[in-house]
Amino acid sequence: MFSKSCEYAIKAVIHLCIETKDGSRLSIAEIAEAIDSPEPFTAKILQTLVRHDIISSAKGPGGGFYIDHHSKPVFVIEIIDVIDGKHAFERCGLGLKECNEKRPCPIHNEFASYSRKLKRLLETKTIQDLAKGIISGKAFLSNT
Amino acid sequence: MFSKSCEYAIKAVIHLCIETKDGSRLSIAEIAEAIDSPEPFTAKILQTLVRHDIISSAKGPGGGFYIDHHSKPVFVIEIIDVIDGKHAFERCGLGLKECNEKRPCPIHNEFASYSRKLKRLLETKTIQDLAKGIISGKAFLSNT
DNA sequence: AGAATAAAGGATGCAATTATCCTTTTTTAA
DNA sequence: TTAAAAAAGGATAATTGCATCCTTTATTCT
Ligand code: FES
Ligand code: FES
Repeated sequence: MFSKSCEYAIKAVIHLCIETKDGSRLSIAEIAEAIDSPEPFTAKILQTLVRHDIISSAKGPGGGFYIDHHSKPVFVIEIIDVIDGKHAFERCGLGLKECNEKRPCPIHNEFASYSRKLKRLLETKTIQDLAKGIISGKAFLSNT
Repeated sequence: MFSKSCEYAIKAVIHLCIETKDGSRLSIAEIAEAIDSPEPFTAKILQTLVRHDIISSAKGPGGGFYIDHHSKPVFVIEIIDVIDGKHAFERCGLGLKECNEKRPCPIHNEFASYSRKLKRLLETKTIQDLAKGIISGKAFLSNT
């Protein structure tokens, strides 16, 4: 469904959303630990998210990553767009070069209906929404 | 969503279903051409499908691949199980080691509901159903 | 029987994704 | 003003999925 990078990205932003509400910062190591991801690889992904203004970072002692809670909420789709690229949802389920109504594959109708709904969901859900599940103890970012 | 192998497999079986209704056979080259896939790679996939009795093959002159139209219809999920493995639908959307209700990720509920529906669809749709779309000219197996 | 045809199978190559390493830059604090 | 902390960035490595090649085996036809 999503690339590994994208999975880590979503989890990282959820974690940051929860842990940096108070203005504190988290290091790469702390984030990687929490979301059970390889540290240097996670670093790359965080860099990308910073470059696209989805999260913020500060260098030096006491620095780290955080999300600015005065700015507007982050829609899950924004992260997907940045990491996996827009068009992630416009691909044919059977791998035709392009998915379109004019020349669709045999599963296009059913398939496109599902992926449209899923996309709609990710366009309306925010990271802040997902964070609630973690805070309430009903959802988790790792399982071992 | 599916692996490339699986996409080729589904398209190949649909094509065979249509073109070998009359008892004729198709060579690897003919199939690869029709579904726009790399020939040797397609050969491997077809071999796997034969080993799992989803399609049949005959060696030697006049030989090739075909599907036996006296046997029962092929559900799309059967191909997915054989190529991508069962459990293809049991993976966590955010990459947790396992997707379960006890310790779900934050998107589990919405996500699992969609993938359950999609799985249900693929469990009930047959290749023969999908072939109808091609025969009626409403759907296609390649687009260039 | 021999030649040609076509799939089966094993070994290998290639490329993208995933992951790691190392150096540089920025910032803080002693 | 030096040392330490921490992210940024560039280069490199490992893994996996995708793809190809080549030899073998089975079948058909002459
Ligand atoms: S053409 Fe295949 S999903 Fe749209
Ligand atoms: S735990 Fe993530 S989808 Fe079920």
